[in-house]
Amino acid sequence: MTDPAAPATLTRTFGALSDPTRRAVVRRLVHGPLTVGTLAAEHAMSLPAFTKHIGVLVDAGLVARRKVGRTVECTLRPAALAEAHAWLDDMTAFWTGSLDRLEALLDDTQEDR
Amino acid sequence: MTDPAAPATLTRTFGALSDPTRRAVVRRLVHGPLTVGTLAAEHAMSLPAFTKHIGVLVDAGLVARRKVGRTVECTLRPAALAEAHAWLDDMTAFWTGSLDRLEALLDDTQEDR
DNA sequence: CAGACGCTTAACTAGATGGTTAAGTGTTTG
DNA sequence: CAAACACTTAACCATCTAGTTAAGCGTCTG
Repeated sequence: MTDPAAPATLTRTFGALSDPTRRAVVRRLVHGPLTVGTLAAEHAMSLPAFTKHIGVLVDAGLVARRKVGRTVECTLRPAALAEAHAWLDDMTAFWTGSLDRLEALLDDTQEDR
Repeated sequence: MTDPAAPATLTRTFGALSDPTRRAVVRRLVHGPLTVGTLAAEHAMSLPAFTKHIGVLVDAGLVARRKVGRTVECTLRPAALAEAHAWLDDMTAFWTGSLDRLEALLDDTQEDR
């Protein structure tokens, strides 16, 4: 229900989060938008390498890029993050008590395909 | 606090979850332990390919393998799943209201490295 | 105890990922 | 308006990933 088109969304979201650099960017952007340059300054790699990481986050729908003058502002997009969170929520719900909701959800939800 | 040794744990957990086959296995195991053969029967790939997926889940600490006779029983291990869930919880906490806890956590937690 | 069963390991391949340097594009500033 | 700035794109390379088939290894069963 997050987005009408949710085919391989979780795959790309979890894939994007499976890298420490990208998780650091997400964590950093929780405080608010920052430019690519500002974010890049905190990571020991070339600009092009960092740009690619941002690209992965953008492709996964986790970050939005917006040109501001000659800088590029990155903003966190909560939707994709929330979707991944919801998936894990359903899995962990089993141990945290609300089993019924879990079962119901698992029985008629197919997830990908 | 999930596990004493948590270096690149999130990287491997999210990496393991970034594959539809592996997510399907996790979802399936929520109901309880199953053998490799039973799980594999639901996926259109060779046994060795599937065994490798199980291996990835085991390496990430998401699944435990246990030999039972000539079959192998797979059990879901909630700890790693809970850790990933907690990370996303902290990120999404920002939009769900409990900002203070988030800020406090982000300021002195370093995550990986 | 020979052979089927259940799974894993080995060896290989195609394509994705994560990094590099060099060159290109658009925006500001001296 | 030339030069510096802030990225991005292109081309390349090493390593990882996800699949394949073939062979191996322990466990049951006729």
